[in-house]
Amino acid sequence: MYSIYAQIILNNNSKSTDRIYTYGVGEEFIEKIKIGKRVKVNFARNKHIIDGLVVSLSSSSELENNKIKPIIDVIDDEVIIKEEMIKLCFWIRDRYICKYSDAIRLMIPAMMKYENNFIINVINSGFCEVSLNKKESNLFNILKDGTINLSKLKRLYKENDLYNLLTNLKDKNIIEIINEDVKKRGNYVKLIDLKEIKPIEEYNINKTINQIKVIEYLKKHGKTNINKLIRELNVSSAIINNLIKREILICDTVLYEEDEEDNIYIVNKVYLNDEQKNACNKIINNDKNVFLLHGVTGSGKTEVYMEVIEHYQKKDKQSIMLVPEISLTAQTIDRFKKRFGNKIAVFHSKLTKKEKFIQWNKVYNKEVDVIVGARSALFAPVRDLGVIIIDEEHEDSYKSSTSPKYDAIEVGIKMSVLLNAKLILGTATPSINTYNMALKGQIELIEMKNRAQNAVLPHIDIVDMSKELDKGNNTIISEALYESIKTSLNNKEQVILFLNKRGYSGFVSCKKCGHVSRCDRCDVSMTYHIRDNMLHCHYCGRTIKFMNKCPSCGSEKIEQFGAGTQHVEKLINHLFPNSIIERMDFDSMNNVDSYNNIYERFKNRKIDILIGTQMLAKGFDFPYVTTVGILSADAILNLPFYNASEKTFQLITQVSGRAGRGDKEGRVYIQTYEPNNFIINASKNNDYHLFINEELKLRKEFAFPPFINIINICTISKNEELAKKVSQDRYEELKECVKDLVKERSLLLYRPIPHNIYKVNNEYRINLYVKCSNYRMNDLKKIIRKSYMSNDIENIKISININTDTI
DNA sequence: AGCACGCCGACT
DNA sequence: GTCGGCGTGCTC
Repeated sequence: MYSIYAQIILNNNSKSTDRIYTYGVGEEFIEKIKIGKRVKVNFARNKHIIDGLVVSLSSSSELENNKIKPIIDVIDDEVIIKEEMIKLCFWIRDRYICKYSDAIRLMIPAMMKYENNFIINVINSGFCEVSLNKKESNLFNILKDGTINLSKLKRLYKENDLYNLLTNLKDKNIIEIINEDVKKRGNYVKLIDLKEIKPIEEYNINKTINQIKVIEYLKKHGKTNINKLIRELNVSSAIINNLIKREILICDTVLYEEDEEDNIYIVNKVYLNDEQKNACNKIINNDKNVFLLHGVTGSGKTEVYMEVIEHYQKKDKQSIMLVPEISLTAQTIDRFKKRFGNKIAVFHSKLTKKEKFIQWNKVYNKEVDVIVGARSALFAPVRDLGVIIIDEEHEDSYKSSTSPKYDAIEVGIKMSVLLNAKLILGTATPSINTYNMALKGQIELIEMKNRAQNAVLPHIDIVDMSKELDKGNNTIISEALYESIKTSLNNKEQVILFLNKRGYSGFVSCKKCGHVSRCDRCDVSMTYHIRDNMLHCHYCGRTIKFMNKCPSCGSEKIEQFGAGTQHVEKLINHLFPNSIIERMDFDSMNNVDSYNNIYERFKNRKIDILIGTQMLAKGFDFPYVTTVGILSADAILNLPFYNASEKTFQLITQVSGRAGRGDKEGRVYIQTYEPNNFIINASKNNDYHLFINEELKLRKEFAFPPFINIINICTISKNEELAKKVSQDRYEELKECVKDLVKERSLLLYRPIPHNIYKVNNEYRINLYVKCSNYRMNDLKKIIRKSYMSNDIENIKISININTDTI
């Protein structure tokens, strides 16, 4: 019998242990145990020691007492995940059909992984009284060289009885296992200083150039971070270590400190116009928690964000600012630094584990008021949350592509309820989902209709590319666009050309009349498969025979779509040999520096023509851009995804917003084979309401979100036959379980079909789509969890996606 | 990952 | 009636 029981989620990766376990809390831990701390426990009949997270505490348990084991230790001194965030984990598990541990992992930095923090010391290498068996002495031979941490030991000793043996050795008093103070780890930094200051001649060294450099620097600047010293003086750490050894320098290891240059604090407050002021007041004073800030490009949304953040900063609350990964550049961060000084923490995917941990700690210790980052910054350990801002909320990067495949907007909404915080979703082109919530009154709509600096919207032209073909122009640059580029270059102005690289998707279009085959059940374009010479629907699996003639006009000019950026670059080089051309896409952008480099050069007008993908649509605010070309609007429009129209509208609007930001009028050319297409025309006229009404009608008619849920279950394996077998077996099983739901027409189950890109990284992927009414989602989720999430299958990965089809 | 348990077939 | 081989599912 225990007086307190702890409900625990184990930190392992197995589907079969994805449940809540109960452990007894011994008297010695009653003070220390808290919800949201991690504990160390025995598991599987004492075969393993693992850590787990306490998710609730109780004074009784329904389990038989002999089944309940005691916890071994409480790892954390302080709560690391607060109770509301544990509730959020439960919600995430349920909403995205993942494991508890998947959800919890989002909130704990990788650096804090418990096992990394164990260190093992030999305390009695004589062990005269005790005897070791063969395995124990094998392990001891690895350990006897001194201190080692557990993760390193795991690499050296791969047998799975490691935990057993360690426990044995510990019981025999040969080793000790110490848990390093987790929160302090990784936070230490070495400060270097001179032991005594005296003229350079008096130092008893060879006085190499580098040694003198270091000494002179320290004389001038005093105590300096070792990393900074190495960086600024371009010396190796050996030089410094050598000087330490000779007792000329001293080394202090202290808790991490800010570099002083991070402490610049410039108040850069702008006065808000009436529209901006109204938006702020509404957000702060309205009873609702969630707001859609729909403001045209250039309406000054960022100023509104900052004002609201500052309001909560004064109330001693922290705020989270999410931006798309791609715009998380030095420019964005600078803007926030200028307003909030060193009171910001930055999270992005380029940070190392250690750097992430440092940022995590800054938030945890309340050293910062503003957290800026990509979607994962949502899970920063905020103490008292004021507002979450999701900028450019329509961006795909808010939907996670790794499990759990959460949508930062949905999670943000849930957090705003759990933590009673505000959430602002800002964009010029709201996603269908978000706008629909505003229409239904679930979230509050705020509109900003004017550009802050009174700049005019650009002139937009739709260019019919089939007419170009008639004129004998076979290239991807139309005559009109060519002329405009020439004019811009003559006036020493700049040009941006957009190309959707992912247009290489296998849809087939007629170059004469623009006809594209679409699935009449799903209203998405069908993709061509060379294997069977058929057109396939990506959702329902329907196939039709591919004809070499256009079914609409009979022309034989029917072909697969897609031209890469490299191809375009070559063509542009040929057409405008005297201009400076740069390409910016994921191939040429392997790091943040190359992005910043091109950004700077373009800003300083060292580049005339910039060619690239969507990544150019963000944060490129340059007054000298007067020509913008969307080379093939069809490439996005006809992607085989139900949200292709939405993405096209957003892209055209965002891209057009790049032109004419200064006092010069901008010209935008949208090249297409379907000049009468509704979406293209709606975006040309900047008519969001027309577009959304039409799109909502179609979504309803063809049963797509937000009217219905679309669940994608992907079976992945390196073994093709296995992938086929498992996906088919599970499909049959699922079919049996949902037959009642199908009968009552609240569910549609499609057959498993190969993923559009069937083989990636040597893995074969087979998709299964299910459409389900909101009303029956809970039943369906239970069934899916049982079939796909209760046991691991060897060599099979299962990936589940809820309403997150992305382009 | 490994162990208990239970189902079923073979054999005393 | 009993032994054991193998597959399934649980581990607090």
